[in-house]
Amino acid sequence: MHVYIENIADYDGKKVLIKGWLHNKRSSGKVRFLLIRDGTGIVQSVIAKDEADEKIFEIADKITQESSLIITGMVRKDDRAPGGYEIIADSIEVLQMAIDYPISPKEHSIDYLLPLRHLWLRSRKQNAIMRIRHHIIKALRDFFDDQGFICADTPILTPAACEGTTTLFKVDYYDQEAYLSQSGQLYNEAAAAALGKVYCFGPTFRAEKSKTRKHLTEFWMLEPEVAFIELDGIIDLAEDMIIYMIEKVLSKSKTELNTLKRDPSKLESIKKPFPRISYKEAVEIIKKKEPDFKYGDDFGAPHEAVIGEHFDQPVFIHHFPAAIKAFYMKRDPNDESLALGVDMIGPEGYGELIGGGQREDDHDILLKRIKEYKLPEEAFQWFLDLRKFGTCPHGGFGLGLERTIAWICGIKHVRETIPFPRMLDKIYP
RNA sequence: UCCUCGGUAGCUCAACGGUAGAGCAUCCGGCUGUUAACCGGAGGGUUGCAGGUUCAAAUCCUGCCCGAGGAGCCA
Repeated sequence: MHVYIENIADYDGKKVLIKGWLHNKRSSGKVRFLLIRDGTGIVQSVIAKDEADEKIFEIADKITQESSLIITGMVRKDDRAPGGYEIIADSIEVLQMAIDYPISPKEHSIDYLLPLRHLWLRSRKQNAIMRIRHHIIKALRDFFDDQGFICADTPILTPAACEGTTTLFKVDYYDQEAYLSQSGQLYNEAAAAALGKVYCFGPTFRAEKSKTRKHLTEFWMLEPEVAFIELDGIIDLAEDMIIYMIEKVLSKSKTELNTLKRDPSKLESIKKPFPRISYKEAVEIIKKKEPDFKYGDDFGAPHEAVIGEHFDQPVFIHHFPAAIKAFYMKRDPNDESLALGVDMIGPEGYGELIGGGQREDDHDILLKRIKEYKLPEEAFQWFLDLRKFGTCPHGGFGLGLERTIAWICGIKHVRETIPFPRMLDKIYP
């Protein structure tokens, strides 16, 4: 009976069939230990010369790392086995013998591993990260679905810049210029006015010349958008979402966090309510460590780190100077120079994980902003329509998936949080 | 685009002006409970590229190429 390794404990004393690959091999005299992985886990198989068929012992002796195989045998509980269970093999079929697998069970440089990403994914650590990625995605979707949000995905091919500021990837759309989406937000606003509460969750593209551990040129963003909501409600939503997601990861991914040597107490200590400070308060905290920082400057990575360390919790920063925020942000009715935007800075130096806020809902003011920011008015006609036909206070945010995964997993670089990272000048494999 | 660091065996690194070395991987041999197993042996090199200094360059100098980390921008 074909059994997945993650369920092996249910078959103690029974005969099973495992399909997988050879992860590693050890031997001692007349005993061979095969470590077999099938994607769900790793189990040790034991072949002793006296007990096993001569042919099987020969195969166990010759089989190489990452060869594909089918093995049958009795499951036995044994404390000496990694994972607590092992298989006494009585047959081994090698589907294909792998020759010179390039990733040995030793340390390798990132230089070497990145071009081998298609094979690197097989490693224990990468496997754990991908499993956690899956559970994070599922938790985020469940959170919104359970509250009646509708997933209304937005286009990836778009006619113009959403924000007009960041660099876009240009593509040839028949004979027109088109761009890969850098945010679904504008379309989300239309969808929210149709469906009330929506989100989109898909890849997004930024052709920035960014070369840091926090940047990918193709990354996944979850963007909820809600009609009839104001800034405080948006922050509440983001806060509840993060708490829900962390609880799910802690309950579903203990093994994987352990594989990654991620201390779960770092996540268990994340508790509601997260600090909520204004940009002005944030500036005062930053100035204590970086006296050169001036009110009106946008935060750089070191400034985000100062805020993150100061609180040791995710922090919401709101009421930014409007000058450093996007054209569609609603201004504070009490102070025209401030925008009702909010960013969430992650702890442990993971930087900005969430950016969002309340949108401008007045037609004439939005039109004025489009002109001020020198954006092509025609392209935004449909966006202005949303303010002409039943406008309402609304808003939402975008969550950077890979940065969130990096934080949860406690790994430094976002390139390991997506199966096939796309980075500056890097598009292979 | 800028700043910093790096490029030596298949991989990870050492040698820092005087015969280019180790661990792992591979191959051969040994060991009946291994835990990145261990022990013995073997093969494996245009020291990123091009110039220069020197009796002698992996090592010093110049230029170039490639990579990593960071900055700006952002999620």
